[in-house]
Amino acid sequence: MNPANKMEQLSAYMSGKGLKSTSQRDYIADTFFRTNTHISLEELLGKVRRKHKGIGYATVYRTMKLLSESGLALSRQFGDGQTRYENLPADGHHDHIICIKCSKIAEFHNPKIEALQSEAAKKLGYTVVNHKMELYGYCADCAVKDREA
Amino acid sequence: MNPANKMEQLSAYMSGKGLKSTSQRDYIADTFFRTNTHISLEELLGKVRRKHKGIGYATVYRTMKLLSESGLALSRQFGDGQTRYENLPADGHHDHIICIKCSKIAEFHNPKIEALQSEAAKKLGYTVVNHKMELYGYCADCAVKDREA
DNA sequence: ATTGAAAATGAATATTATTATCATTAGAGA
DNA sequence: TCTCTAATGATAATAATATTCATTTTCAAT
Ligand SMILES: [Mn+2]
Ligand SMILES: [Mn+2]
Ligand SMILES: [Zn+2]
Ligand SMILES: [Zn+2]
Repeated sequence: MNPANKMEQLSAYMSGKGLKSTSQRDYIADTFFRTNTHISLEELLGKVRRKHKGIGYATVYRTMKLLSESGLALSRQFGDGQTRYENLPADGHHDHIICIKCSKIAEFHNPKIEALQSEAAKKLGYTVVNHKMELYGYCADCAVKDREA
Repeated sequence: MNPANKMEQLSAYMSGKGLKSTSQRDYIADTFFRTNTHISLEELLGKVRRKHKGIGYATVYRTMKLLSESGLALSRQFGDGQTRYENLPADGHHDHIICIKCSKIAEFHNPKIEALQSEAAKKLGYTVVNHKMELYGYCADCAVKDREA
């Protein structure tokens, strides 16, 4: 789904809720839809202010919360104390592996793991609705540097 | 390992670092060692103040940080904004499944999943050092209530 | 095009968990 | 017992996020 489609989706979601479209909201959403990183609120605010310097902190917070609720953005917590957002992946959900030295993030998806998760949950009487799985370790670059040091 | 053993371990760790034993610290640690839940700082402070009402917030924070560093406590973040601590499980590490209705927590360990995690990471050039895996869903009780409603 | 109710904005303030500061107290080796 | 150093607890500081509120903007109805 391209940014324009997403703007339409958002528009539909908003009119369904009686929300109004504004230039700030549109610009923040569009800017976000064009990112392909795990962006923090602060980074997004910076990006957005390059063009619209009047935009406030609160509006970025509010807009990303809205995108999150509407299912057009995913919020992620990687343990550095800041919430990050990413666009919905085209190929379904994925999990993350994060380098504990340089913070580089790689993504993966493993249906076998998820089947085993459901199975483990079932044994305990639970039904899984969603999950959070993050691996922490060294990326290839940082592992090399470690060996050299 | 029982509470008394843990107190010894802690004592050893502290003397190794030139730290002093105090009645507050000892009581907080001992109280924690006797819990078998995922306890928040606030809950622990409450417990501890039942006997020693003078104990300050900061001392509980500092003590739990110390236990965490010494490897005698595990800190957990389950997404409710509060850090929780649990005792080291006797049978190695485990992951969690949390009911999104009543917050009940179950624990599980699945070596097969962890092997697959390492494998997935390896494909991306990463080496896994640790991981965080939480499943969210409905416990048996809450699933039943849902069906009845 | 005008109007008016409802929603959005941005600045400022509040909240919440956690950490740091600092004057005072207490532990423990000499 | 002295004395040095760490620990304590009250309080203030931080940092991310949420809320408040006066003002502005949107948009459906006129
Ligand atoms: Mn991602
Ligand atoms: Mn546990
Ligand atoms: Zn790296
Ligand atoms: Zn439940």
